[in-house]
Amino acid sequence: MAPRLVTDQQLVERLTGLFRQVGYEGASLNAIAEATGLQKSSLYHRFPGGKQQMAAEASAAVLDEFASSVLAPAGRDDPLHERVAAIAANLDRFYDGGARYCLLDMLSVGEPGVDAATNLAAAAAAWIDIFAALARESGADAPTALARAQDAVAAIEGALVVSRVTGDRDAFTRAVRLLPQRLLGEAAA
Amino acid sequence: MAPRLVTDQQLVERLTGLFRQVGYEGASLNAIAEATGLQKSSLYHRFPGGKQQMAAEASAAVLDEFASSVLAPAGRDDPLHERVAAIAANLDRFYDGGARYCLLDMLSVGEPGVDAATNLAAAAAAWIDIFAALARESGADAPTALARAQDAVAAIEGALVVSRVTGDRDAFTRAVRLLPQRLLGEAAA
DNA sequence: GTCTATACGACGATAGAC
DNA sequence: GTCTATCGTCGTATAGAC
Repeated sequence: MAPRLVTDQQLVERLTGLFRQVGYEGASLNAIAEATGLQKSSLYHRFPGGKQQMAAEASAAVLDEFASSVLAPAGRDDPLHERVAAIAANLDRFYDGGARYCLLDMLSVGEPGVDAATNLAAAAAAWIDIFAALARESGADAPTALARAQDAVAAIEGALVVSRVTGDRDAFTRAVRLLPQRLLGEAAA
Repeated sequence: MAPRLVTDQQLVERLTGLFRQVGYEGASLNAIAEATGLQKSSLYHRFPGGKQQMAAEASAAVLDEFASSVLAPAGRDDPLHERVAAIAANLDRFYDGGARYCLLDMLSVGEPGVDAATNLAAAAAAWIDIFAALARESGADAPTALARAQDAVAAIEGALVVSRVTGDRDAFTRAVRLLPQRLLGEAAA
């Protein structure tokens, strides 16, 4: 076997970057080949399932990366408000202050296949679950915590849409800044 | 000239419906022909600018329809809280309880052309402006009103994304219900 | 104004050499 | 494992008859 010119990790990273920018249908195989540095046939060797498998693995990788590089502080030993503040800072970095789009949104239009759709739904559910657990720690009951978590995620996602359409990133910056009180209630103000 | 089989209004309505469902790239000309009841070449007779013109006119029409069928109560003589409640009810109907997607989101991925992008940006700005005016009526100063308006729009848009990805429409229902206090502050609770 | 028929490029995907 | 070359299909867009 010839050596791999691009590692699996690099490959999936570049895929997620492209899908996030232009969505599923916007990422043609020619564009994917250029972004990854591999020819189309090499891509089919690495992903026999074709473009849908690429989307599925990209979405799975983002699920992992989001959990480890954004949500990880949720499980630490620090005080509650510090953990939420750390997550807010991570969100700002992950979405580059609102300049980057969210794969949940970009990859859920078109026909990315059931595997990718399942991964996206799982990623959203995991995100909401972790937020809900934080809300419960602040004293909220289960239904209230779930509602706060969904609303907090929606505030981020909606701010990204508004930023994309209007070009004004203030909404995103504010969404990140308001995360603590959205999640923990007035106690965090 | 032969009689028009489909009026301009019907044509644009069917276009907006399709674009909202499947986005710009997902709406192939074959799909558009089927949705509108016209053949592809007839569509090019009505829209010489091709698919991008279809997207531009569809976005312009939605801007109008949204203003007249959702935001119209903002300018009425009723008490502030009644107008906001009417808008909330209109939003729930316009988005069919979260089952319909938003053209701002669906049409802003892909290459719909500058005209459509301009219309979408204008629609978002108009929506935010009207919300901001309502917030000011409640006593908020200008920057606070703008922030509340952006956040309220983002809450709706984000809830629609969350609903689309997870299949759970509770987030949207709550976003509509919470609109008054998001816009008017605690006074509306 | 609408239609059938078609041009032509880009698409996702595959074959086979190295 | 990666490459060049190619397949068949579908994409947007046009031509020309009625």
